[in-house]
Amino acid sequence: MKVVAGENFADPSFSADLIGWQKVHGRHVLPWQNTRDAYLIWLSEIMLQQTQVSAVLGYYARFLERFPTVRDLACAPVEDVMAQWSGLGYYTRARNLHKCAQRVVAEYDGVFPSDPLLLAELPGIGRSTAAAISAFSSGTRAAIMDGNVKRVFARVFGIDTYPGERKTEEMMWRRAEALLPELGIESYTQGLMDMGATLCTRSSPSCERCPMQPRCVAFSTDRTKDLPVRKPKKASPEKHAVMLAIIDGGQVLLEQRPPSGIWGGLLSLPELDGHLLAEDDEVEAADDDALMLAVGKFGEMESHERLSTVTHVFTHYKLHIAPYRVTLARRLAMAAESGHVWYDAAKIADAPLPAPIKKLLLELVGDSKAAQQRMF
DNA sequence: AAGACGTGGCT
DNA sequence: TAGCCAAGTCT
Repeated sequence: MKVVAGENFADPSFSADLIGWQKVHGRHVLPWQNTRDAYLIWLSEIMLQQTQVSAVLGYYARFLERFPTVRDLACAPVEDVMAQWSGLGYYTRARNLHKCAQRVVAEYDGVFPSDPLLLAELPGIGRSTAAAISAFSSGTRAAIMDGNVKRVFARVFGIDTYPGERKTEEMMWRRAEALLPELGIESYTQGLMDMGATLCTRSSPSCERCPMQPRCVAFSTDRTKDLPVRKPKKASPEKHAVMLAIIDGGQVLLEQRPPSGIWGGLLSLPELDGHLLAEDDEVEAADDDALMLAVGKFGEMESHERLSTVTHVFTHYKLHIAPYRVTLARRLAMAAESGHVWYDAAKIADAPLPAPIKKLLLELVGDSKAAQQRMF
């Protein structure tokens, strides 16, 4: 660890106050707590990366029902893993989760290592996640550094440089290491997260209930609203795509996306190339020739209908989707390795699709089971 | 070493 | 409402 001259971040009372607060006011009944099973803890930590607890709860329960042990996960087809992850976002996490399970089985006989340095060599596990898994599953003294810690530190210590900056983040890591308690790493680590999630929130923090209030620089200088310093914002581009919803015989044609990039490894709708540019929100209508050409790979077009544009907002850009509903007079055979698959419309709800595409398709084909039930 | 990578909730 | 934000990792 880098040592900086004249720097002394140690303060035993910090962890003592935090641990005392956590035991009384922290969270103790989350589904991944009260266990030392590294599989259960690892799964939660991966799902919780950049994702709030409320969004994870349902996925976590369903995932464990389908994959009760790391061996179940390791030997499952990756498509099943993607399907369970569908809607949670950051899909690289799901692919790495699967790879990681296979490595734990192959290299560690199905038992996660307790050393954070070994954990951090596994796919999808970085320095912070390794520390959290290690602390919760084996009581190892290791520091986490997530959004909660950065927010709490920025306020308590009055750090007014952007935490995304390398120097600032390195300094925060040194603080985190220096503040680690000798005993009670589990309560301390959980307390950091609980404080950040329930008290020291981004907007309107509950300073009146905060155990750190007496030492909090942001509170005493009335800067809780300004800390941590916001990321400098830059204009986000807008992109456009024409997508084909080709429907035939109760099935929809889906396309496998490349493993990396947006929606990596998921199924999606085939896209029309060369029609991705437009000045405003509206995508240029694809001309009939281009449509015919694109559909021609899959069959003989019978009819097509332009559906209303769907706009999906990502963190870093905005995507305008112009969907076309297409029906076929005749279906062409496709090679299995073409990356295309005819998917039963009734199974769309369970398919490994991006959230906006799943929504679009469900509205288009309807939830056929529910539709059938309504008939009777 | 900045940028890519999802989605749902909150203000 | 449009923008911001959340238990980060990878390249």
